[in-house]
Amino acid sequence: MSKDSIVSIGLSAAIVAVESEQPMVLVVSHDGSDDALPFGPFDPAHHRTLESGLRNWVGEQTRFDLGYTEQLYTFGDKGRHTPAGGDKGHQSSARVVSVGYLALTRRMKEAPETQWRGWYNYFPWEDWRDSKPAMIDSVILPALKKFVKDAPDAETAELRRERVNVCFGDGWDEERVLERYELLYEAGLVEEFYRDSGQASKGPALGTPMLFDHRRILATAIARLRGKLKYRPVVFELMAPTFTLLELQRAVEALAGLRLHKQNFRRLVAEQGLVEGTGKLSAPARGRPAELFRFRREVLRERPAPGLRLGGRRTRSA
Amino acid sequence: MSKDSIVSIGLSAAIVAVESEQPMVLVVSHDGSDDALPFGPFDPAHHRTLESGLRNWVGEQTRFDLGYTEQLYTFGDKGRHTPAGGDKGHQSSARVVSVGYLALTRRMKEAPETQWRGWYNYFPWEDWRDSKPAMIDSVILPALKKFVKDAPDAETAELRRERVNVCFGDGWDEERVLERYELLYEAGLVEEFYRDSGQASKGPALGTPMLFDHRRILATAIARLRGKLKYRPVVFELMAPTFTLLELQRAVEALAGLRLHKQNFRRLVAEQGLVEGTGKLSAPARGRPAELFRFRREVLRERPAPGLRLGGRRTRSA
DNA sequence: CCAATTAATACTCATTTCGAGTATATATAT
DNA sequence: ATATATATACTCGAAATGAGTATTAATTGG
Repeated sequence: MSKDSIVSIGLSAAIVAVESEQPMVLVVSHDGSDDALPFGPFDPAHHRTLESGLRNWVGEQTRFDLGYTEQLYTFGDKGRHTPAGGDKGHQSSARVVSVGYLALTRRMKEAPETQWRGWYNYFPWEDWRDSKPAMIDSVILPALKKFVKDAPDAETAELRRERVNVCFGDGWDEERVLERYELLYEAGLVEEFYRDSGQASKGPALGTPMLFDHRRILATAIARLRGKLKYRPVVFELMAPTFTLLELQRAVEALAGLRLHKQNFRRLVAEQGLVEGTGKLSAPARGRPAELFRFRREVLRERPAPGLRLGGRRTRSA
Repeated sequence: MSKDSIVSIGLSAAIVAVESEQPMVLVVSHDGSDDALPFGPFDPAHHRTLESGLRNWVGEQTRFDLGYTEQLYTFGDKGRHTPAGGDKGHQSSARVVSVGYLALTRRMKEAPETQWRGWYNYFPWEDWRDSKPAMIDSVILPALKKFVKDAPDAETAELRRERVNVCFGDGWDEERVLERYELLYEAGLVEEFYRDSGQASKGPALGTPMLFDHRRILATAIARLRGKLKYRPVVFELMAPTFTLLELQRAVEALAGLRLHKQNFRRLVAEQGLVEGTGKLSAPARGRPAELFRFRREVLRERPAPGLRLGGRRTRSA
């Protein structure tokens, strides 16, 4: 019963912040290799929990102290962590199981070797704030149509058709980030697919690729965050201590990749009692200054599920 | 950078079925030891993904083929898998990280050494179908009040007070199963707390204990399933191919631990197009036979988030 | 002081969804 | 027929949603 299975555990973190209306993620990028999420091994001898291990080496490596963190998913796929091409820095014999985390912060300091990049660099099809990204109709859907057609049998074709419809059909569900990425991966529309399978790349490679399965972990992080937004006041982890309501709205929009209806957004925030005014005003370059608000921590006790159920998607810009 | 961290991965599965209005979970119980979820090691040499490893040995051990499965969480806490008392069957040197899964099935066959038990045996405070469980007012709340009072400092006390309120205060949120279990654990109201910390048990030990951290995994499973119910048609994984609408309602009620309003439940099911009638009728012992329905798989394509957002909690029984 | 700029508010309004209820009709076993 | 169950029909008010239109307010730059 206890045939022992030795693997090593890797911890990866999608550390997220929002700056000037862009959701940013902290990546490690040395020399010419792909961007990576900060990652490192879990050392069971020194840490009582996975999360404390994470906090510890993230602190060391990126000089960050994480605020809110959340475990995302544990990936153990052979071939997606250790690509066919061979890897450096890991024993090729030991299998790596990677546990992904989401962390939110408002600190933007950069450590050596790391930099902040907008997450839509990796997922350009996920930003619908200005309009539906043109690449969906011009590139993605035609390629996916071909993917459906190339299915080995009718049953697979039907399955693929459904997935294409759910992921990119009408009725955009901003939470299905991972499903969409996985579909694009399987359809050979992202570079990682060719890298992992050792095939020659053909056709368009969408978005900026990442090391190992890090883009998948980031997709999981975005999906989780977009979902959580609606029933937990997590945005505030990303805001300065005080902020204007419009800044708050812009942050939510940035994360969700959608435009919201201003009046309704405020009605919601007000009704939920998520914020309280500080009599102070913002100091804009031009125009009327807005009042500065702060997060009301008390709501956590008062309401069962305080969040910003978005929904009010506007067709045109704000 | 690659100081190697050797651990072994354990896979545990909460395999759930519903039988005669009780949610059941498959447990392994030999001799006098605590009930355990089926669990086993992940063998990286033989399996490409964690999930295929899980399906494989669950198949071997329990002769079950899992249908729907979902990863829950990865626990790596020292001390909660390998209790102070020492354990058998695992090298005490290797740290075990356990990945929990939820699996749904309608098959009720039992393999040797395993048996189906109602999950409310482990969480008696979670079943509100008949009425608010008396133990909450008579045992839990008084004990938690003491837990708040015994806090080392005022700040901790305030934190605890909030948690007690969120978990057991008015406004029952059926999804907070894990939060409640963790609170009871920390407050020393479940046996596992004493076992893990090596202290002498004192006070009431609520519910049936389980091996290792299996009750925590089961709590996670219940929470996840209760949540998922609302936006994905997962109940049908637990139903026979055909069923009456009342049977469906009873299954949802069993899982959610709540009573629902019959007319509204039907309105919902009908509106969502989740089921379709087969002209056939059920054969009850007495009384009017009900029509048999089947799940309309097509909704998965049609609607973005088909589920049974419950809510219609009735105060008294059906 | 005036125009331009930007934000904040005030209200409206129709549509859905929710939660809870009352009242009936229907099928079967005995 | 009666008891036992189930299935439907409707109603009704309260709340939440989604999308507007129209006004008001505070600054900066002339």
